[in-house]
Amino acid sequence: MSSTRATLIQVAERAGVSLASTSRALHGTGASKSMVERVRAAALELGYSVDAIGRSLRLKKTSQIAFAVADIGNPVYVEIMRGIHEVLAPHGYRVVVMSTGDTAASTAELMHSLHGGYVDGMIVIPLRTDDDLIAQIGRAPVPVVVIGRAMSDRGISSVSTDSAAGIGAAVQHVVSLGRRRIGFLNGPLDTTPGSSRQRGFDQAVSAKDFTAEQAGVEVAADFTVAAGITAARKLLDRPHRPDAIVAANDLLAIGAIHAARELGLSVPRDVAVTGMDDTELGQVFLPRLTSVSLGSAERGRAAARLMLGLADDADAPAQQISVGTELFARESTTLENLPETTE
Amino acid sequence: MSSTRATLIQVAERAGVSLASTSRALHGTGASKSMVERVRAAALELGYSVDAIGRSLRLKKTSQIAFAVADIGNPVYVEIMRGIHEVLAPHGYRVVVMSTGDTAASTAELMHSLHGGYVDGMIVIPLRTDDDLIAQIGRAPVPVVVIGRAMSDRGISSVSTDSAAGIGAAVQHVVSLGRRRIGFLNGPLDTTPGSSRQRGFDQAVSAKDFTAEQAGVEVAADFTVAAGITAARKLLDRPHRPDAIVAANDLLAIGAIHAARELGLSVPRDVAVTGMDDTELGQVFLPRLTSVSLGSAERGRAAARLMLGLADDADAPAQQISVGTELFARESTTLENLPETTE
DNA sequence: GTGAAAGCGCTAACAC
DNA sequence: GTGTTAGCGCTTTCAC
Repeated sequence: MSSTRATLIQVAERAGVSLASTSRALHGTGASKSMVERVRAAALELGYSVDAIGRSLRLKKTSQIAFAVADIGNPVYVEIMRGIHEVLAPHGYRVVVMSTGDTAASTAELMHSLHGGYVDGMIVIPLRTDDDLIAQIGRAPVPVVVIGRAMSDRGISSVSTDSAAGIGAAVQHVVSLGRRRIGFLNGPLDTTPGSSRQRGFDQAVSAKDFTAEQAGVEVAADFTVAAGITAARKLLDRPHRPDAIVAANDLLAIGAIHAARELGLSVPRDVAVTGMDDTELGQVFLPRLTSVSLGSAERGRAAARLMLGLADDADAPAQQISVGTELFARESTTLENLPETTE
Repeated sequence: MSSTRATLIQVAERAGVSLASTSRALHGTGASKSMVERVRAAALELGYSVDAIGRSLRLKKTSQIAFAVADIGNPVYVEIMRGIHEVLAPHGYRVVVMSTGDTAASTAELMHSLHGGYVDGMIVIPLRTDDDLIAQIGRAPVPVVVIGRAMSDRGISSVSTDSAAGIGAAVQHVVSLGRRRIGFLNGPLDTTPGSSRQRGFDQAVSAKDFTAEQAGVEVAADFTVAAGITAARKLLDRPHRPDAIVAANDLLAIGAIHAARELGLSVPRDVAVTGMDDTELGQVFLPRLTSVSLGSAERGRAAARLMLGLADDADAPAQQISVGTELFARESTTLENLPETTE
């Protein structure tokens, strides 16, 4: 462990050839067959591996991409990261995980750290955005891809999804199941997901073909199970109790199910609950959670592909990819497949 | 974005002083007050940030630590990562996430990549270990801390926990609750967690004060919910069905609950189920999962602290930290707090 | 096809 | 306290 690693120069000396030839031979660029053999042998003897830092300094390329989210604890981020990994790893990129914090200012600060030059680009999911952050992203010294909100009009490559429409689909789903009083459990309105999902709900309940009743909106303190429980209690405590709760993400939906259970309500019998993100967590939860997929892994892959494009040509015009949504109906809204058990 | 970043030389020229003084002034090491002022001003005007790569090359220090696990999808790894972050970030380290793959060979290969020199150390949780991997770790060019199994006798710093005792605690817990037929749902026996937990179960059921009955062991294909469901079905299909299932981790325990439900069994009434790792997932699951905590976040923090020590002195003797276990009794084994609901 | 040499951005001797 | 210079490990002109 304390043995020093061999350098190119040592390999060159060992092989009895020049430094330049050694580099070329190891790269396979314009070196004779015998040269390649000699150098390879020397490198092998010395256990040589190219030094990533020296290489980076020379090439001005680190082969690292940062992935920044507010909180890696949210399973949806983990799934997005898997998608990113999947695309980036085969291209030799490593992924550095960073935390944005949950304000636009702390995210902007993180963008600023990109000036350190330790990554070739950043894929970021800002929870909150403001003009300063957008400006900061525009000025970033490396390519940045934003996941969450369309920003190509601001010159920023981004991957978005129509979560508003997704909420609409969830509303429509529970209404089609015969639910009449639809409550909405959202996260903070000043966040990117919170605002768009609110818009989605407002549009859904004011559509002409919406035949049910808007039965209240509660805004949780953040997008977590704990906050969801607290907010859902209020939603369910109303005199005119909802018989369906559309939640802004899976974590809040699970909170809603907890709250319902505390009140002795059965899900989905008394209250149907839908989530969003279609995380693995929701899929294995009991009751299995009906959820609107926003294509997490696919968003990660799409962002990674945009990044690869930008890595090729940083001045390419900003692109935008939109990933479709899909509702997966499961036990938290439908009684089918719910085995008879008395607890 | 395409504007080139300012270098130290440019700052030096702008300030009209030497390169060395500029570096010193920015570092605050032995520079006059007026010098510091001039240089700071110049740096600010040019929007200078120190280049991480140049600095790394010179200092032979990347300020990056790799964290390698088989699958970031497992919530327990995410919690460990949070612990690592928490300790390392204040010291200016970034965390690079890597995947070990699930074999000892693929993990050894990853160790080999450390020769690239892009990180100052690695914290790794090998799923499977063999002599070659251990040798590889011993030969690694940077400090390595292993989480999962005591290895200080092999000269490797490690963070371990007594998961065997943890399984014992789980067995004892369900027995004390009056369960008579205890089944064990394990993951692959050739993995580090699988083997130690098997040992824990074997010891527990052969202890003289074990008054219940060993009601079968099933080994799932891996430590996932899906594999847990499949294996738990077999466990519950036996003529002499267990009235308690001790699972090797939370994911398997959740699989067991799914399997029980499929068979129309109530948890915990008909079958009590315990997990291990005490993940957030288990805590929010319904029924809330009884689980043995192996101090995930603390293991991450401990590993990070060991790493900081090794970063200071790579030749310090290998240390070993053991983190305690603690059983959290919740609804999957106890009927208390289980609201009356008829589903 | 091969070698010599420059230089990426930085810090730390070393002189003064 | 300040300046000059070497050199970390690498790739790539540029000559030959």
